[in-house]
Amino acid sequence: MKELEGFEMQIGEIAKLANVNIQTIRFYERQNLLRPTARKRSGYRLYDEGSLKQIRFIREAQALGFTLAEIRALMSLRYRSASGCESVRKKAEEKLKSIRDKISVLRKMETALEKLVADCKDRDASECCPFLDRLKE
Amino acid sequence: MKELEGFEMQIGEIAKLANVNIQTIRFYERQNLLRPTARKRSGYRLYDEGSLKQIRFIREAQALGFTLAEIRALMSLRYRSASGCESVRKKAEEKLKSIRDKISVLRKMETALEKLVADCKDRDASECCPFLDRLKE
DNA sequence: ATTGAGTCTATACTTAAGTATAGGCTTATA
DNA sequence: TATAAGCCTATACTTAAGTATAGACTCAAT
Repeated sequence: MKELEGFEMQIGEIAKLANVNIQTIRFYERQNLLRPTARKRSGYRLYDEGSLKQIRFIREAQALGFTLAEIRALMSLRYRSASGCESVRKKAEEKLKSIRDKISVLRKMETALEKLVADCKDRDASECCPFLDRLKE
Repeated sequence: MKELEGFEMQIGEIAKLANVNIQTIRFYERQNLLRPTARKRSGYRLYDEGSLKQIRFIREAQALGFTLAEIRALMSLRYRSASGCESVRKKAEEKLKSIRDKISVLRKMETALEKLVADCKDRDASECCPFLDRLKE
């Protein structure tokens, strides 16, 4: 832990590590999703390990269908809000519900695809797979 | 079942049932995601129950972060491909993997949020919740 | 001191996924 | 039969989320 303490990098490096475009990072900043931990006197942005985690979190959440606005809300839960614990908890519970809904839909898809794959394996290359309608029932 | 057999509706009705814009349905058609089951001689599009399921499937998949291109690929798995069972199975297994990945990320988020909510409940409105960093570890 | 890579801001362009509008048929109903 | 509501195509506009470019500053290495 000590070794990472105070570790700083500039935008080009973090962009490479997170595998996103430099412009994207600046874009996230304009969207209030990610602030550099500091700036040099020259104006150069500086980031740390935590920034990297944040970027990765943003990308993963996006891949799960959350919009940047939703992600902003999700991330803001990390901070004790002025309005107190109750409001944070309520928001968290909302998010929890939407996450659980997503999981449940994905599980249905998973089941349907598993069935498809299994059936494909059974009937050795005959008239294969007229379904996947189980996706929505 | 018999009652629904041959049931047809036109674009306005299905749009209402699926709760999407009429334009969106025509857009999906241009994107080869959804063909009307038939057309009247006048050119009016006709849809059935299956179309409705398809639209709902598209919207759910989108909410889970799949692009229309991915959804097109997913849906095409329903049909026996010329290239045979093997290729369908391979594609299905790829999709299965991406679905499982999504589920696993969502589960991490779920756990983190559960912890947040639980902690909020414990410490009765004190200095609440300086984390959720468990989201990415 | 200079030069090249990295960064800055500001602005403009792009792509995916819709959404709206215009001008013209179709169809049920008064 | 006319009139409004629904549909058609084609085209243009919008929004979210980037991505690129221009012109200027910074920094490390020669």
